[in-house]
Amino acid sequence: MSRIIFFGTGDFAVPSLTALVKDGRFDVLAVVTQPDRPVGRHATITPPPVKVAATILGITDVRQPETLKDAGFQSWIKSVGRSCDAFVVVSYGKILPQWLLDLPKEGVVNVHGSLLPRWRGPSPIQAAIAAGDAKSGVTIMKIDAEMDHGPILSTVETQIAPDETGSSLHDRLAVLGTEALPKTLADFLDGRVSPVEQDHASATTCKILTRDDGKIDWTRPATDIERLIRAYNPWPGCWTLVGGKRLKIHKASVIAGDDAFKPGQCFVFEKQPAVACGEGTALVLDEIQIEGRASVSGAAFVKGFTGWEDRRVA
RNA sequence: CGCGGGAUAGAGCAGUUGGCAGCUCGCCAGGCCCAUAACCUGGAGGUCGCGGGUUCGAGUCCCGCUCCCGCAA
Repeated sequence: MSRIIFFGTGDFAVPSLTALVKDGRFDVLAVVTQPDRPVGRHATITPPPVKVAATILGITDVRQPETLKDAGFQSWIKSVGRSCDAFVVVSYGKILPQWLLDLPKEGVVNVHGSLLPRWRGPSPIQAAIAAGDAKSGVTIMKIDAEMDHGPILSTVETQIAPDETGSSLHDRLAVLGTEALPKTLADFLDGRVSPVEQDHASATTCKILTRDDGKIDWTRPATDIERLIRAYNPWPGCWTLVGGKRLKIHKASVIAGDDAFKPGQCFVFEKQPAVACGEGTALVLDEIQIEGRASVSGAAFVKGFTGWEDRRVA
């Protein structure tokens, strides 16, 4: 059996870890994941999903170094790492330094949620939907010194559906990675697959997202805004300001607009709230949530929110 | 105990200095129309989140509790 150590933290990594453990060809010696963090409104200390999964899978050696520079962690990984065939990194959340990449015999393998070299960086799934890409997928690659830059071992493609959200694509890609990872890793370690250099000239990158990135610019065309709403659902979410309050927009539909309305102008379309966007387009708000209240349908929102018409959002 | 908003009819909301529980939509019955996600008439539907307290009287004021949510992390 090939000896590996798994580095991972988020939900995206859980199916991959599960697949490797259950495959039978790999001995997952240990799991390295982020420390338990405060989560939610009451800042409850919560273990990362990978730690929970590792426990369920019966992996007893789970390491959660605050920093990879931690002396105890370093001495452990340096002694065990050299006896490993490979490390596998999925949604770990830290950049691995070169000395660590050099430890295992065959290097470090990564699962990335895009068709590299398109969308290098920390938000590839959102980026693909927001850009209106026809397809996305998972790339399994060897990690090198630069971000998502290493040679490719295998790729799995999938079409992006017209109603695809960041959430749905995230979940689908996590499973796609699951199906490809054990075979690709085994083939690589057995020498049946060789890494292929990326086409660096056609690379695109995406950035780390914050809540502010979800603030809607109503001067953009409705098509772009609608994609952004799907891409950023559920994280970081799209929102706007109405009457000084934050209005989250979970789901919207593009309609033909009215040139008489300036971008940001609110109106009612077939009993649903709508907002004028750029280039004479408009957006019907299907599922929205005002600050402090639960999420409701647009039609329901308009019934209780007096004066939606004649307002402007910003 | 990080900051803040909320719980009122099936849905979404309003409710002023405490004084008969309201609005829009939906629902039921009837009417009108070539027609309607249109219009008209009538009707049903609430233990105002839960538990205490103040008061002649509490949706409203005070105390405690439960649940939902925005920000922050």
